[in-house]
This record gives sequence, structure tokens and C-alpha cells, in this order.
Amino acid sequence: MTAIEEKQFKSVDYNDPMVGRILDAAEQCIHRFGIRRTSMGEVARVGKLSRGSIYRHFADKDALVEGVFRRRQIEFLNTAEAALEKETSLVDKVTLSVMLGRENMHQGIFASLAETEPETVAMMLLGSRFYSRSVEFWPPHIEMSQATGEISRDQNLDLATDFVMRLAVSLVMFPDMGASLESADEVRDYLQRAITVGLGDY
Amino acid sequence: MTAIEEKQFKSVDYNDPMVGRILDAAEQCIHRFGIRRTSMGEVARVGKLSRGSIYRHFADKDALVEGVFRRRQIEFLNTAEAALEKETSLVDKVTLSVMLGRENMHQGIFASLAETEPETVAMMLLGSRFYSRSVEFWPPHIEMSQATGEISRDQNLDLATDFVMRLAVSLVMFPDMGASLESADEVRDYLQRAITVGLGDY
DNA sequence: AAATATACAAAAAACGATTATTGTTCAATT
DNA sequence: AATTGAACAATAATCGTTTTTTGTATATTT
Repeated sequence: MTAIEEKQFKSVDYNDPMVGRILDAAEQCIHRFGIRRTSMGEVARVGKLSRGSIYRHFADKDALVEGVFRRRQIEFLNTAEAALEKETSLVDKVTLSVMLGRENMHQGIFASLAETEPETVAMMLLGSRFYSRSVEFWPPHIEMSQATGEISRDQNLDLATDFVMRLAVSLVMFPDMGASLESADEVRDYLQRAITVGLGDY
Repeated sequence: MTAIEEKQFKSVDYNDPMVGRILDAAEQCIHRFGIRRTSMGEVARVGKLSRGSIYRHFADKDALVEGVFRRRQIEFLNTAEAALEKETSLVDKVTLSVMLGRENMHQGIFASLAETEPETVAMMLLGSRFYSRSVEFWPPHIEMSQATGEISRDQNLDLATDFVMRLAVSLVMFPDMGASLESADEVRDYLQRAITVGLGDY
């Protein structure tokens, strides 16, 4: 097994308590100093563990940073998933997701990184890796919506997921793209239209 | 009049032949070396003009770079506008715009800059300034589409424009967001659905 | 009038030497 | 079996210093 292959197959076990400690320390460092000014040694010091332990669980610094944001995203998707259970319609679910997504962008690690290293954040947001993780989030909700008759039953699941994803991502990243869509009510009305009838007649 | 106010009011005259020479030289430099490694002196040398002339027309280097990309975008919108005249439906127009937009991103100054300074390109794409210029592009086409009955007449123009913009921008920036939407046919089918009925029934 | 050429201080980039960090290895420790 | 600690070469960041570039001003030319 070559080094390259090994790196690909290696995946992080988020249940391992040591991994948790490493990621906690790394997140704290990135939050305070940014990615560039965070060293593996500093992470080790903050987490009160050895540098070697970090390299046991993460191939390199990139993998560690990736791990931090991956965990954050998983956590976000879980909280979002929980919050969504109160909503019945797909439109309300997407609306809530957009509002939660915006909130998430303007606080915590994202907000601080955007201040210290905006180019890094920009690169992350434009990378497809970032969204690919959220894709699996929607299909169950799409299917539920099809079951209740809110949206068409003969819509292809992948295409519908893609459509919802595009709207959600776009609304989180660009609150204003011509029309003002700041408040939850404005977003809901907009999505109601977009999702149920597009630009066609009611 | 303060310096700040003056800078705000000053706007570039793209018909001025000297402005054209400056922008030609600047674009050539940016294309070859990137923004960071392009100096005002080099632009002057390439354009066979004085550094003073550049500062007569552009407040600073940022304004010059802005001018280059602004002109490129205007040119793109004009060619797109011309190409769109052959298309009758809004769906076909948006499809063509998406394909032209993707093409535009993968050649010329954008492609070369993406190689040398990807973070700069990422920042540009995420800035709202970039899209705000394209917003005025769509309303006439939306209204035409409403006139022919392709889309609803009682749809608010700003919201419809916003919706078309979001789909177009998203499809240009993220060719794959779950569903494969590479070819023009795939994009057209997707947009046909999205624009005319959203996720509702046919 | 606009373009040029030159000069200038302040800011930024390039440079080279020094220091810190990275990623790997391995023996010792828990 | 995982973690630690220490050593190590290779890479990258940092720090003063020097050089270039910036933005402005002004006299001169077209």
C-alpha cells in the first residue's frame, strides 16, 4: 500500500476521545489565531498532548483543518436536522436551513476566520468538497414532501435535491442578488414561489 | 470636494482611446503575470504611455484592475446579449448564458488568474459587486417571456430577475451540485423544470 | 487640454540570513 | 496498542535590510 493510497483510505473516527481532544484544541487555535498562525506544536500544547498523537490521527495539517471544519459541519447538520423536525413543509425546512446557515456563517469559527483570512474562507466556500457533504441531507425531506403532495411525485430525486441545494446555498451566500431577501418571511415567500411553481402560474 | 468624494464620482470613459490603450496594456499584464506582479510602470511600458496618464484616468491600481474586469464583463454581456437574440424562450436564453458564462470562466484572463492567484478570483466571485452589474441584464428578457406567456404575468419583476440570476450564477459556479449538469441539454432540461414549474406538477 | 518626464516621500515587495514548523522515525513510557 | 518525547532533514515563516512601487506634484512637451 503506497503512502498516497493510505492517506485516501484513512478516515477520522469522531468517537475516539483523543480525536475529540485534538479537534477541540485545533478549533480553539484556529478560532483565536487563524489557520496560518496555528502550528501543530501549539495545538499539542493547548490540548495537552503530544505532537506525535496528532500525526497518528491526521496525515498532515491540511487534514487536521479539514477535520475541524468537517466536524463543525456535521454538528451543524445535526442541529439543523433536529430543528427541522418541527417544520412540516419542505418550504419551511429550506427557509429554516437558510436562516440557520446564515447565522452559522456570521458567528464562531467562520466569522473569525473571515476576518483574519478572508481568502481562505472564499476558497473553502467555492470548493465543491464543502457542499458535497450537505447533499445527502436533503433526499429524505424531499421524499417526505413528495409523500404529502407538496411537490410533484414524478420529480427525479437527485434533480430535486440539486435544486433545493442551489437555492439554499445561493440564499446563504448571497442574501441580496437583486431582490431583498433578508428576513425569514421574505425568504419563505420567495422559496414558496420558487419551489412550488417556479416562475409559472399559481 | 474631498478626495474620497472625488473618487466616488469619477467614472471611466470607455470610449476614450487613451483609456482603451491603458486597459489593453493592463489586461495584457494581468493576463501574463497576474495582478500582484503587475506594476503601473510595467503597464505604462507595455502600453507605451506614461505612468502619469494612467493616474489621470484611474485613481489607483485597484481602480485600474476594476476597470479591466468591468470592461471584460461589459463585453461579455454584450456578446451574450447578441447571442441571445437567436433564442426565443427564457429557458433557452438562460441555458445559453450559463454555457457562455462557463466558457468565459475557463479561458482568457479568468482562467490564467485562477492559476496564479486563485484566492483573488475566489474573492471576486464572492463579492456582490461582481453580480450587481449583471442584474440589469435580465429584466427585459423576463418581460418578453411574460409577454409570450412562457412565465406568469403576475410574477414580480425583481423577484423573477433574482431567481434567474441565482440559477444562472449557481450553474456557472457549480456545474455539479448533486446532479450532473454538464451539457447544454442537461442544463436546458433542468432549467425548463426549475423555471416553469419549480418542483411542482407539470 | 492632455500626455509626458521627472522628482519625491511613503508604502510595499524582494531579498537573504535566521529561526520556527513540518512531517518522519524510533526508543521509552503509559 | 496508543501516547509520549526527542531527534532529524526539509520546508516554511520571520525579521531586518535593500530595492521597487505607489501615489502625488509639478514643470515641460505635444
